[in-house]
Amino acid sequence: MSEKLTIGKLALATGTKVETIRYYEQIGLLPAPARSAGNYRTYEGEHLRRLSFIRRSRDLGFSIDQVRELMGLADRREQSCMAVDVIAKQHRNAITRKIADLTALAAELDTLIDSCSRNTMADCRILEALAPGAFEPAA
Amino acid sequence: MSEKLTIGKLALATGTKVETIRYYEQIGLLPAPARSAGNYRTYEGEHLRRLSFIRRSRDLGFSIDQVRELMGLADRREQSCMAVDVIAKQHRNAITRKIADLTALAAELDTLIDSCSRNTMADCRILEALAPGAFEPAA
DNA sequence: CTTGACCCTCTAGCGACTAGAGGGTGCATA
DNA sequence: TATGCACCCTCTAGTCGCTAGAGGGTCAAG
Repeated sequence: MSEKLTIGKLALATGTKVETIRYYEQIGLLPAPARSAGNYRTYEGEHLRRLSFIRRSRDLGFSIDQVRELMGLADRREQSCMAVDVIAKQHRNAITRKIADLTALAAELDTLIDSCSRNTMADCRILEALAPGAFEPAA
Repeated sequence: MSEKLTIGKLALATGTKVETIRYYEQIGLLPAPARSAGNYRTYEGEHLRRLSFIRRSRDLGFSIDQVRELMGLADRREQSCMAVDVIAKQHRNAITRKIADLTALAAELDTLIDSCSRNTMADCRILEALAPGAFEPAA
């Protein structure tokens, strides 16, 4: 088992960019690791586990603040995980809303696009639809 | 017909914030209007039309750059509006992709949430699922 | 003449990175 | 041993589309 990792190895192992790892350290999401003689960051297995958790949570769309909360909760081993459930459900609801918004948008755009007769700008239905009250060109 | 508008009136008429209008001017999206004796911006009907166009496009999710392109195209009255169609369809496709991504995400989250037995953190399925390889707490 | 709503410019902040300048380190190879 | 190259370091600024605030000036009503 390789326990010590450079930032590049950690990046490779977790599919994160080096700059992003440094950024997570800067905002206090990932604890600062020990440094080598040449001032290189030296990561341990624990960092790998934490960063993997962060990556997976971010991939699932949780915000940085939510990830922070989730990690804080995870460290309280004996407490109820209801709070975790709450965060996950809030996030799920936010996504449901976003899908609804985008679906409505898509429908509006479809109406717009269907109306295009592919003639000149002057009688373009798309541009007309975008102008709520007869758009006049400059000059 | 009221032809002259202060920035506040224009904001009210278009449902845009005053700061946003100034921002649009700054980035060259909305042309800078004439100034009054007291250095107030003085908008005309043309500004109202352009800003309405911008608002509507933005509400439909077009990026600032896309709006810029659309407005540029709209001013070429005699040319084909095929280019407009292309932009609209690109945008429509981007939204389709976003909806697909979010739907996949929602499904993953649902699996996660269903697995929660609402016990302690130590055996929380959500946290387990987030840790791709047994998450160990700090300390 | 004062109050208060409006307007002005300029700057910094949001979230979550990303990119670049300008340098130092570490290791393999000629 | 020199050199080349990949990797690492810090610091700063940029991305997108606004939003918010400081610190002022203008204008119309009472």
